[in-house]
Amino acid sequence: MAPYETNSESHNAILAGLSVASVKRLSLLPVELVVNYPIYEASQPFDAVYFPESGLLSIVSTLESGKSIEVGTLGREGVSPSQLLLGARSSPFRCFVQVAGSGFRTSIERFSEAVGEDSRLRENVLKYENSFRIQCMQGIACNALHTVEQRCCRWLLMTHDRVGADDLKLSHEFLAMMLGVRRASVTEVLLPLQELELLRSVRGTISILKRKQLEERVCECYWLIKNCESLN
Amino acid sequence: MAPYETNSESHNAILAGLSVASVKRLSLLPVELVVNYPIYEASQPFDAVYFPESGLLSIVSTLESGKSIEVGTLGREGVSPSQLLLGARSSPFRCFVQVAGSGFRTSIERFSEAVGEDSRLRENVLKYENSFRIQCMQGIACNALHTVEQRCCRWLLMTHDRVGADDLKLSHEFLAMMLGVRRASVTEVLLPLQELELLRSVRGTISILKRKQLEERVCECYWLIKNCESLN
DNA sequence: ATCCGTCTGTCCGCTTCCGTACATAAGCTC
DNA sequence: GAGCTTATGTACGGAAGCGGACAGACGGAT
Repeated sequence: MAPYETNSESHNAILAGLSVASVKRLSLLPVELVVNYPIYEASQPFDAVYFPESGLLSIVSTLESGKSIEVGTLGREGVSPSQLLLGARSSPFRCFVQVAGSGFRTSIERFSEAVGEDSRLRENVLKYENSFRIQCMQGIACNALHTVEQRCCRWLLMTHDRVGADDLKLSHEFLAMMLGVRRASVTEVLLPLQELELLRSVRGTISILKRKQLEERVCECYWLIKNCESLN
Repeated sequence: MAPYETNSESHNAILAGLSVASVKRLSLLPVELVVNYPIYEASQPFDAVYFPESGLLSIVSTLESGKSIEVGTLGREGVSPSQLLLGARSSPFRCFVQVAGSGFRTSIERFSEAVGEDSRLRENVLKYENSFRIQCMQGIACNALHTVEQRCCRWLLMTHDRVGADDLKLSHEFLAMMLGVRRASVTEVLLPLQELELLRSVRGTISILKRKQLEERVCECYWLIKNCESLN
């Protein structure tokens, strides 16, 4: 495929507002984001920059016990690793593709250069950093104070927002890892929701059926994060 | 007091490496940071920028239930509100002085100007943003997976590091709010530690007695965050 | 010295969630 | 379609922490 040269069609929020020249400078290459593809590994130097247009990336922390838990997530609203702009060259966490999609890639060098020269791009990334920061901070509160059901709804709704499709390819096992709970807890939480036909969950696929009613069960954290995203 | 003009004596990590001219440009005024003094209120425009040299600031999220929980903390390693550099002009959270100390203050305008002109200052703030970001992300994992005892030890050790004094003026009630748990849970966690003489807790003051042994009880999150701070 | 507000220790029943285990079911391979 | 692997449903005892309450203790104010 030819490098991406115009911005007219980009669904990535950071690229969306840029001039054609700005986008050109980034030498973007289209990439398929296939499930489990690693964006960066914990403590390894970053080696490329990704702008998702669809799909979802997860950032996870792995503890000594071997348990992993999601500590951040991003889709077409962001870029990864955005902390390049903060001077970071690696992260203690791992980032990988969680829901398949596509997007663009460029090198660390191109990105760093472009960010230095293009104030619009820099501002977009910084603003995105700010929403990410808020998302993390509210996540701290959420994990301490809300039930598994609430957090599970939040996760599903946030993912639904970003993926744009009603069918999410994920197992209970996987969702449990994201939330930092038992696999059985996820099953137990999803069953009643399935009874009520708010969603359907069959062998690796969770389908969102009645979003409105899921929204009634989600904790306020979902709305706070959503509002802060739209402000920026 | 006269405005602060040299950097030789600053204990604030962001100011520490700056040239005299850079510091001058910030027009810093010395401030006492008295307990409960608000740095910014939730959803209100920021009105000044603070560089702590001692003491501790807390950022808290208040939920609909009325419960509050700490979602971030900073001391002399940082500046608040650092997210100015990310384009934010307010925050959904509240920030206030939790442990008394002192530092410097400047206006939003001076800070923004200085950050635009002085790349060293900007880099310092961005690097600080990155450690703060890591602190938040690991906090998500910690709150989901670790016990109240572990989190309590982490909080005490982090505070001890920043405050530099063994006596911390805080009630169980207050610490409970920070951790997002019941007051009684804090009492229950501190009692055995007091039995072992790792600390002493009397009426509004917690004294760290045997740091080393508290370190044995803290979760890995403490070390991860600490390492990432020193890398930057 | 007394009063009063705050802080701490303690308790009880309850909920949530954990660790673990096992059984069934659904899809994949041969 | 037999056999395997993976996903889901279910169960049980137990731990952690909650909500709420109460009593004693401390210290500042009068």
